[in-house]
Amino acid sequence: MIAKLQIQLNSALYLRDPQSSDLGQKIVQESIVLIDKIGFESFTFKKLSIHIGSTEASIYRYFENKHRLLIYLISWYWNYIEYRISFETHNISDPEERLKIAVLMISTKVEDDPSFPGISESILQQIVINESDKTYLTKNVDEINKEGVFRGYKSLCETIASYMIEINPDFKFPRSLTSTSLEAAHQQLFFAEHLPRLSDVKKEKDIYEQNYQYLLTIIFNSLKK
Amino acid sequence: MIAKLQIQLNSALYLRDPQSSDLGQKIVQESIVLIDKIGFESFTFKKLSIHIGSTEASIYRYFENKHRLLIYLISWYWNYIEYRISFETHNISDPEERLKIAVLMISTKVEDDPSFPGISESILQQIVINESDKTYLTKNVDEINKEGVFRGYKSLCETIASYMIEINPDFKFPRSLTSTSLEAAHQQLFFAEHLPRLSDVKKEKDIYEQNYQYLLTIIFNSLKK
DNA sequence: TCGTTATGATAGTTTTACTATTATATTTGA
DNA sequence: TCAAATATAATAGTAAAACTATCATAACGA
Repeated sequence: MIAKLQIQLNSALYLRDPQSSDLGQKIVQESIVLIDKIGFESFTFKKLSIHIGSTEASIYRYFENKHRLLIYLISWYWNYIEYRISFETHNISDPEERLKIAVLMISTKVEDDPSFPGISESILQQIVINESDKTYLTKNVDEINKEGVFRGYKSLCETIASYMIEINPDFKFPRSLTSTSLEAAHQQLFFAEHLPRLSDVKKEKDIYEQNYQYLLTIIFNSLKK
Repeated sequence: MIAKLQIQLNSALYLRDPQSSDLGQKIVQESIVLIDKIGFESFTFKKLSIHIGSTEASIYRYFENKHRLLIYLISWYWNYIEYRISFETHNISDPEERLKIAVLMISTKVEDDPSFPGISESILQQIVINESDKTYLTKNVDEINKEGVFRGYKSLCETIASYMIEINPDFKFPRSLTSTSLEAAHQQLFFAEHLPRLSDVKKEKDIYEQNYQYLLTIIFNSLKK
């Protein structure tokens, strides 16, 4: 039997918990599909409401605005990735091994996970690639940061950085290298697809394997004593 | 006497060349100020037209929309940085030295340059930090890329990657490491300011020097044979 | 000076990003 | 089981954003 799990998110992310009702779950599920399809800029609550057969006003009862919904989705994703890393690194004592697993989790393809029915992790990964930076690249970043909406991302960063510190306690930039790696992981996939001259990850071969090897290279070389 | 220079940009970036008229120059100069002040999302041609005492319709004669104007500004910046790198590395034969200079140019504070009057390079750097990713993180990236609007960024990437190849011809990821470094250079400054737990660059000390040291560390360690 | 071109003034359209109100359906708990 | 609370749907409305169109006038160049 597959365990029924739930990713618990900061309540500042929503007005009404979307996991608590049918409509809420539908909003989350279908917003993933629609944002991936038309892009975040063209995405509106009006379009989503038509898509799910509801109304704009109903969606506004769950999320303050579409930016908050995006933060919710991205936050869900990073929480999910952290859960997977903690699961896969369980009982592994060697920090290098743990770091390799984490790098694998952040750089390669994410498949839909039956433990979380309704939410498509694979489409969510595409949204992270294309839209995640828009969560924090906004004028009111300090204001919303105070509400704790970026806790998931920070926590993941902290976890991976802690492996680096275990490997080399003298390394001066564990958090920076982690955030750079997290960002590079989706950036390189984006560049490989759309701006290939900015990357050595080539579309012809297995882009995820190349992405993984690239990140391993820069991370483990940087950590060498 | 200070030379009068001009950054020549791809004509796909504008409808009418803003460098060719007073109004055009005003649009560019003041859009830098206004975008920095209120952020790209809140920035509109209406607001800019009031700010410069002109009309919305007049601005639309220079730029198709505000996204194109942003690409124009960011493009101008990268062309400027590449010009500076080529200037500063002139006559330096050691590729490691050249790479260090390039890293310095992309990671530290940019000061206003009297060779380009009217344009504030220092404010432009802030816009690059806060808004530059929005130039390509858009659904129509492939379409606009075909018009060559990202040529400046690609060219800079190519230049820096070529130094890496000179230093270590066996290194597998020179373009990826360059684009990662270019992105990290402004990302770390953003994180230091707004999301400090994602970075080891600390606001108390000289953030630009720390940023420079961080990039030197990951780049030169990655390039070691 | 005549014709071209740039700018300004004004008006109008569609869409977005909301807010408000009322009606109806559903749930819950006394 | 029935009343009360709550959720959702239906509808309407507003201000601003993102344009497009037209016409008058100013400036400029040959």
